[in-house]
Amino acid sequence: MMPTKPTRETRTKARKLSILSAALDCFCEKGVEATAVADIQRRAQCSVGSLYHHFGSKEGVAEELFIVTIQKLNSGMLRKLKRSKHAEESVKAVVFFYSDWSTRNPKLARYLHSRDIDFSPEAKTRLRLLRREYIASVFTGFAGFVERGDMAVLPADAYVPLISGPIQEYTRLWLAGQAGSPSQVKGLFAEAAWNAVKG
Amino acid sequence: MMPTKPTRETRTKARKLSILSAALDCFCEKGVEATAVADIQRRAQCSVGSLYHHFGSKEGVAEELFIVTIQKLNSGMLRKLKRSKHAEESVKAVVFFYSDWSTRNPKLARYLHSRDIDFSPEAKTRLRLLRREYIASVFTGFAGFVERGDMAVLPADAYVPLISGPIQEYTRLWLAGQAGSPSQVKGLFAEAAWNAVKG
Amino acid sequence: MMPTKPTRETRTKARKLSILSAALDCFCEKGVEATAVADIQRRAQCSVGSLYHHFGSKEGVAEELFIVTIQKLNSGMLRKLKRSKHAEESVKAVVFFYSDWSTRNPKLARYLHSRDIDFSPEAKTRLRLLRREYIASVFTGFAGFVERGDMAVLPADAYVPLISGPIQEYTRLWLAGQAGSPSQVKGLFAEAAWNAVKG
Amino acid sequence: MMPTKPTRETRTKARKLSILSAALDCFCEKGVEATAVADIQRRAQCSVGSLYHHFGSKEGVAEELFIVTIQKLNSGMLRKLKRSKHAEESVKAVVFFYSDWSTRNPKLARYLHSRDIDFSPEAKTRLRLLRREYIASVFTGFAGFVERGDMAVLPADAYVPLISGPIQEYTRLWLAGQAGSPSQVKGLFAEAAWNAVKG
DNA sequence: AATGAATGAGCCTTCATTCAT
DNA sequence: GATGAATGAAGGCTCATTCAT
Repeated sequence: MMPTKPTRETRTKARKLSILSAALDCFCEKGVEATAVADIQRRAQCSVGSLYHHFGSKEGVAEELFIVTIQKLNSGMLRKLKRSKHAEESVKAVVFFYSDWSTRNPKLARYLHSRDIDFSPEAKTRLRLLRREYIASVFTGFAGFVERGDMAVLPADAYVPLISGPIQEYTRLWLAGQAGSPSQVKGLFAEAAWNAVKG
Repeated sequence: MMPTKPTRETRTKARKLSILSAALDCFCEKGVEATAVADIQRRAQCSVGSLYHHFGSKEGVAEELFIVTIQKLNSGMLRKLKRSKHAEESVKAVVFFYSDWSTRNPKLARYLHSRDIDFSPEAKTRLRLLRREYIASVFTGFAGFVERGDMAVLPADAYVPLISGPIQEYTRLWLAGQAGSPSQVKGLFAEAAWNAVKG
Repeated sequence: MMPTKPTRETRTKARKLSILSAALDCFCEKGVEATAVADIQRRAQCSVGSLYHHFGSKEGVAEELFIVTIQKLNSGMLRKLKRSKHAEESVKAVVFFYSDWSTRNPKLARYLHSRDIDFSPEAKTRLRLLRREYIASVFTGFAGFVERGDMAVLPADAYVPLISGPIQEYTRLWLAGQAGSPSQVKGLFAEAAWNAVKG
Repeated sequence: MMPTKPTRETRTKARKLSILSAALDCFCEKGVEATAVADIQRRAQCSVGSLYHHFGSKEGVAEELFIVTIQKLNSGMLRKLKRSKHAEESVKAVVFFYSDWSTRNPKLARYLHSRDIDFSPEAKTRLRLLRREYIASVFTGFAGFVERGDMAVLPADAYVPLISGPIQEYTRLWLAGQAGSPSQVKGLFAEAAWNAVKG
């Protein structure tokens, strides 16, 4: 294949991506609130106007970045779960995948742990939908395990904290420099997760 | 006892408390970063100057509030642990106390979950000390259990996430309006915590 | 006549008219200064580039709209005056026509009352010329009346305010929603105008 | 009287007045919309913060200036009307006072003729109230004249345009440099006003 | 003729903090 | 101890206009 002149659409896409990437760096370094539009813009080597043309506002950038990231994490998780046949395999897969994805994408992981993003109502709705879809997809599989007695019958809201809570909390400590790599405890934590929800 | 004229010291104390209380409300409603000094000051019905006279800065207010709160939570937890004789009782007490304290003090719980406070180096040191003292106090007891074989030998960093991770994550969801009261699952989560670390 | 494919010229004309119409709506709703090019462009369903291709600038749109409107108002007024034989008939015709035109074209009337258009030197010259031509045309007729003693001898600048002042002021109030329709008082005001300048 | 040290209140008042005065100059020179906060602030030799401390926003300055000015104009007019005994004297007093006030305060007059101020709902309400009070006060006197048959019975909305319309329109032309001083025609216009509304 | 991405000067406003009274 | 006027750096955002496609 010979290199072809990029189309306008391609360039536009690239520009948006470069802004998102610059924003991620800034957000990780100083936090979303503390990041100025000028910081992102300088890093992405684009003009303020360009940033506003594509994202409408600073929060617009933060929101798109968040949503795109969540989508990637979720779809990766679901792909992995689809390949898991049994309850134990599935539950442990959640812990393993979360640990692996976080260590492979530390910046994105850090960003997902942010608590200071002021999402617009639209973004909130969007996120709630994504979460709902995701939970539904996961539970489709788990429901079968529960019925068959492979997993315990628990309040619906309890599964996620029981399975993911420890590894998430540990990851948070790791990102804050207060604990070792999640990969060192993922086996242990996967075992604990399975013990917490098995039938 | 007849009502006596409040001393100057008493009035000063009351004023400080009213500022801390106003600050807590603001921080919960809009976040620490997004809260302006003027917001607190208006709510506490005091002047800007008065606020600065007592706390030195906005972060000063946030820090004192955080530290006082952590101290209350920790000392309550330690009091409870002191009354627990066995490993299982102790581990479960952690989960129970965290759940109970959070449901009794939702605003303070929400504040402790904030991730956007820009602590001064002094405050950071202060907090690190508090945390160290607290961990030390807790581990003093746990170390005995581990030695006796009542609790498993695990990486030091793993105990807290395994024991508190699920209930913390669940509390976070509850504070965000996305799950029922922690009191409904605390028994279940205490059991899981014990399973995760028992010998 | 069967519908024919519109010529390029026709399409261009239509596009320009649709932009002018969209601009008029915007200017009336938010004022000229407060209207952004993007507002007009969105309303006219054309691209920014297209707007600039046809009008050169935002002020270009405002100016063309203003000039076209003034021309229509003036030529209508002159047509009516040409049909008036006597002084009284003429003076009253001014009041009647202004009232009728304004009630028939409220948006255009409102636009002519704007005071915040930053005309280019060229446009100013253009407008001064138009006004001069118009005044000259009107005065050609009035001068005869004055000479014959049908109208009073007054400072040149006094005629227009005396004749049109009240109906203009009333129209302004009506456009601001603070008075009834001009048609209800035009007879009265025409009479007053005539009394103010008759010989 | 010996010069005393100005109180804080006095200084605050003076600062507010100096800002209003600077704003008036700017608004007259470039229009309200085109005036930047920095323009006012530089001219008043105060900081941005100070301006916002006292007026809340740029529109806040424009509104207070407008309201204060209207109040002065109205109260002056009412004082003058109170001293007029007869209908003719009163009607002519309106024209004379408007002409005199405008020539004595050309900047304020120009400002009142602005059409591009974006008043807040509160300011609009305030202005409507002022206008209502003023109209009521004026009409209290006029109603007696109408009853006695000294003035004609006309639609309520018609009196002001008939009496003030010409002198206002003329003043506008004068302020725009397109006519001589109002004082040259005020006698003539007062006469016309009286003819337009006399019994 | 049409499109819309890109530009960057400039605007309004916020806010933590100081300090004279 | 209390008050609130004053400060000015910094931030988010708008917008007219250009130009390559």
